[in-house]
Amino acid sequence: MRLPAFLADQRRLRRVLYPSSATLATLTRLHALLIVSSSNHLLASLAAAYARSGALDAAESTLATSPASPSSIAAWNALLAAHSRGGSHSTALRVFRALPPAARPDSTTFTLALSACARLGDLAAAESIKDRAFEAGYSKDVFVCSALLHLYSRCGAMGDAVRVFDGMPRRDRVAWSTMVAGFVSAGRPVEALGMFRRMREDGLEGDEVVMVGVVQACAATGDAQMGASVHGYILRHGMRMDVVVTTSLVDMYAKNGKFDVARQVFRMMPYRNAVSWSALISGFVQNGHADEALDLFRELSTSGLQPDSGAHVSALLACADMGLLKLGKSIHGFILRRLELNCILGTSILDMYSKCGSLKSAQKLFDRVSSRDLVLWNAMIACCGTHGRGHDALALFQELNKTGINPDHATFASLLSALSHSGLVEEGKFWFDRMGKEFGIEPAEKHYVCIIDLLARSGLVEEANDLLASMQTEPTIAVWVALLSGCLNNKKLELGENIAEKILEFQPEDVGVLALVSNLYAAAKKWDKVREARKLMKDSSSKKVPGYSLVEVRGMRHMFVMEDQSHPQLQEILKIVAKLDSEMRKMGYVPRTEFVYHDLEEGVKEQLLSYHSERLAIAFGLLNTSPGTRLVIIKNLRVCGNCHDAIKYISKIVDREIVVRDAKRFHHFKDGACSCGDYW
DNA sequence: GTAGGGTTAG
Repeated sequence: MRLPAFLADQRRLRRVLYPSSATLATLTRLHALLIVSSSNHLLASLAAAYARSGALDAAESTLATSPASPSSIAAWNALLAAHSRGGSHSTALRVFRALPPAARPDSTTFTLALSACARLGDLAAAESIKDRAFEAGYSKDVFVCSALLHLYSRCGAMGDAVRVFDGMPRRDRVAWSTMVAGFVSAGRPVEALGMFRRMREDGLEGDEVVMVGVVQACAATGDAQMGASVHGYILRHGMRMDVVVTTSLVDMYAKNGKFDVARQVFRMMPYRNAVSWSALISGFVQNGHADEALDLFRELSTSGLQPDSGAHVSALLACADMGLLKLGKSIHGFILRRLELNCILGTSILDMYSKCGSLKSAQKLFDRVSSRDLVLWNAMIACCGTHGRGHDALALFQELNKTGINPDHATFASLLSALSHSGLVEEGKFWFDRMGKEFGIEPAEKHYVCIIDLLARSGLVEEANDLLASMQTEPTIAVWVALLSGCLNNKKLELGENIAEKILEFQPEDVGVLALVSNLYAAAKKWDKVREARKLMKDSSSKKVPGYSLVEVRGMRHMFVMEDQSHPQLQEILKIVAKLDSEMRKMGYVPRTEFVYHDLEEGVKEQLLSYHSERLAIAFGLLNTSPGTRLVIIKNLRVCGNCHDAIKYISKIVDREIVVRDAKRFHHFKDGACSCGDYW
């Protein structure tokens, strides 16, 4: 059949098929005519027009039902591009795989397909596409190579990215910026900065996109000065200060602790969105300013902008930090009403419950999330571990293995730490052995710390020592400390003395570490060494972080510092402390004054112990909550052995559950016993 | 017609 006259008029037709002028109805009418006329070339153009106007199914079926023509690959490309614009990367890949053999993919096709793989993080799928692209002669194509760079960067294969990059005959700004961003996300910010330098030596200056990566690199190195000079570079080059560039600057300044500058840049933004707020909020949380972070979060909530998931994550982190269970709960409720519960939010909520001492709520949340990713599993395993549930952690780990998700280094760190806290030696040895052999994860420093701690504490000091000697990398102080405390507990004093020497070579300033060394020398009756260690403790204690305890009462946070006299209820608190003290003594409590590292009279030492911040916080909690209420105390340092004893007695006297989170883990005290079984 | 950018969880 002959084409209708207007269809033969190519100029007119092109106007119709051009995206802005064609309505879907026009395209559909045309479609009918073209089918009858069986003009494959025009059908392809029509399909492209369909794709551009969002009618992707129509585009695909048009292409699939008409024979391939020289122009059909452009139409297929338009369809692929439309899918990736819409974020449907797996559909894009499906379309790519379903290409009819006659439609020969070109540079654009491969670029789009590889880009889809990159977004999906699907290295395996990309590999065969790359082979086909290279066979078709596109191995030096700037676009194909850039897509490959992006792919490898996103999948953490920077070695491959570098190989492709080095093989490129010509590198444009996109290629450089992909490398900069790649090194940043691989956690190699110094190399990212090196890339930027090389780029400039190559004669190219940065644009807005490149600079975002460079600013991120400055944020990651913590080099505030470099960050400021990069900021200057951006201003000097007259770049557009769009919301992304400015947000990255806010983030960089906040991460580097330059809160005033971060605030200033933030306040001067002509337009900010939820991400800009989140950047500032998370900067505060990460630097230990949870209070300010929550203030900002409240300000965001009343600013008219809807806080997004990122802002909620930071707010939850702040709650977790300070043990604000009530606020955390209400944020959880808000998320359920207003946002979709994704894995990141779920993990943040779980972690908040865990850190606020509410193991049950954490478990409940974990059970409610239907599609769990590895991070969520890891968080739950870690939660069991810190709450002293080694067996539960192991059971979860085994359940995880049945899902087909592969555990990673963090999974094993949490698992081994859980097993170590619960003293599960056989299980610990078993899984430490398997992690490399069966799961291909080479044990790192943190894994060694757990397993050596576990072995040494369980009396297998020689075995722990052998394992330490077999380490591929130079052991850090943490490994030695784990071994030393095992030596002390199991009276392996000769070995312990050698290790104590080793530890002193690190010139530790941590009072806990020095106390351990001193106690070991005392056990070995090396009194001059004891004096030496005590002197180091005295010198370093001036630099020591002061210990404090937090307790939440009716949604309000209260902070106690040792010997703090400023609290309005101080007299009542001290009365309770004294009353408990005398009752405890009747039950057999003996203050362990060896935990006071000052030369004082015994009586003074005893009194000092009873004024430890956790004791004050507990007394305050008892004073202001009704019987039966659970008390959750958050301590920034580790609970001392004496307080641990004392709280066991207190939990029996007052018939309350008392939960203490210290710098390492949780202790659930009830009926005169602790969940850690005094094994910590 | 195609490639690169900000916050956030263990």
